[in-house]
Amino acid sequence: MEKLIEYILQFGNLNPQQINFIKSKTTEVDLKKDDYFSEAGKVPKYIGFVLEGVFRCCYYNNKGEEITHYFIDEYSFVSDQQKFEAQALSSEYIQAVTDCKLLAFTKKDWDALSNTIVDWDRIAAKITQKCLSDAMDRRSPLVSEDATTRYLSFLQKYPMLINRVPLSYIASYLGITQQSLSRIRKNIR
Amino acid sequence: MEKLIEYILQFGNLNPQQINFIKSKTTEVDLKKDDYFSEAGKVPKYIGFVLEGVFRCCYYNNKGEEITHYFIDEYSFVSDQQKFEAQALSSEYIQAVTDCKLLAFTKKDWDALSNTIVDWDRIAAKITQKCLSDAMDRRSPLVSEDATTRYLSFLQKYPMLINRVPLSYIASYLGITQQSLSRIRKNIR
DNA sequence: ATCGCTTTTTACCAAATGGTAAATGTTTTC
DNA sequence: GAAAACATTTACCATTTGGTAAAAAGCGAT
Repeated sequence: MEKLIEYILQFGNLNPQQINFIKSKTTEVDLKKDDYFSEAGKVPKYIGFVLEGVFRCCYYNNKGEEITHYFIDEYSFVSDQQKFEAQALSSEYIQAVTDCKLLAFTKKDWDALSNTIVDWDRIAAKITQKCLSDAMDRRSPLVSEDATTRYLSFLQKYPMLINRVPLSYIASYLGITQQSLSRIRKNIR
Repeated sequence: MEKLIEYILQFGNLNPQQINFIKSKTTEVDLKKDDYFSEAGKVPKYIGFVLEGVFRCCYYNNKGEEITHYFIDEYSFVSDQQKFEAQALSSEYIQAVTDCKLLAFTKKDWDALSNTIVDWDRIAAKITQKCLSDAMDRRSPLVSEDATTRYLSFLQKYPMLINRVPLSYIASYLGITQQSLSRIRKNIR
């Protein structure tokens, strides 16, 4: 719980009362490996803060291939924020890659924060901003590098993920086939 | 000027007085083709709203290659927002690809908006959020598609840009060489 | 129109990646 | 512990892309 508060306090000051109010609105959610946190074609129920585990966000491209477009692990928010805010149908899946534990907010509770904490909308926008900006920083370099460079920078940026995530997801994230990734791993040694 | 106001009003309501205040803080900036709006290693002077022209944002990767990582055209904000906000050194270049006209805000004027318009911080955060989210939507699909598909979806998403931007920039944006892009164009016809 | 400069296309070959299929390794289940 | 299911590696060849170099096309200034 303290990790969540710490995360939020990056973006603005809150008094103890406000902090308690936030705490009171959280729902603890546990998910088993492979469970969906949110699904394409459905309205996202929650925005969640990851206490334990790894999620991946993926969608199906026009060739029907499943593309992992980012991973989220401990102490970050996970959600299709735009669709959660608007309570609109999501176009992606967010799936637990390992067993996961989250502190989650329903839309109702999230709105309660907005209505109760004066500065909350700004803070919430900042949170979304950080999530997007992190995602962009990770994703963007993948476009212009060759596969080996992508894999190496993946290793640097997510040293812990390599042992927690199936290689096929990583290959998909890097935009290469699993066979290519396997070959690259062999050549690096 | 009305385009700017229209853009801002997407994110919150403002009274005529507040709108006039915003207008009073704008600086009109004209840039010639190839001029820099902001540079790596320098603190961004402005955040700008593009009235006319096309910008590209680029950086140099570790191989010394110049990578265009996004384009911005009319009626969007352009700036290295994170670095502008923090008045920190930017790590990228923002360059006019054509002659450009902007409505710009200095940090001082931008802060004045924050201090004068109660809801401004939230609105500003929403603007940044939109810029990032648009950039992500454009950039992300590039990772997992082959070069031809990337080019075709570029054409769909930016039909106007193809005639305003040198092909070498587009190739760099798509993560391929100029020769590959040329070959792809030939095969499509 | 011509020259000089930049942009785009072409050609060639080398290298990287994809697709199919099978073999090996690992984990789960009973 | 064996069988089944799943994950990863390997091998093969076809296809795509990169790198180098040169030709063609486009553009601006005189």
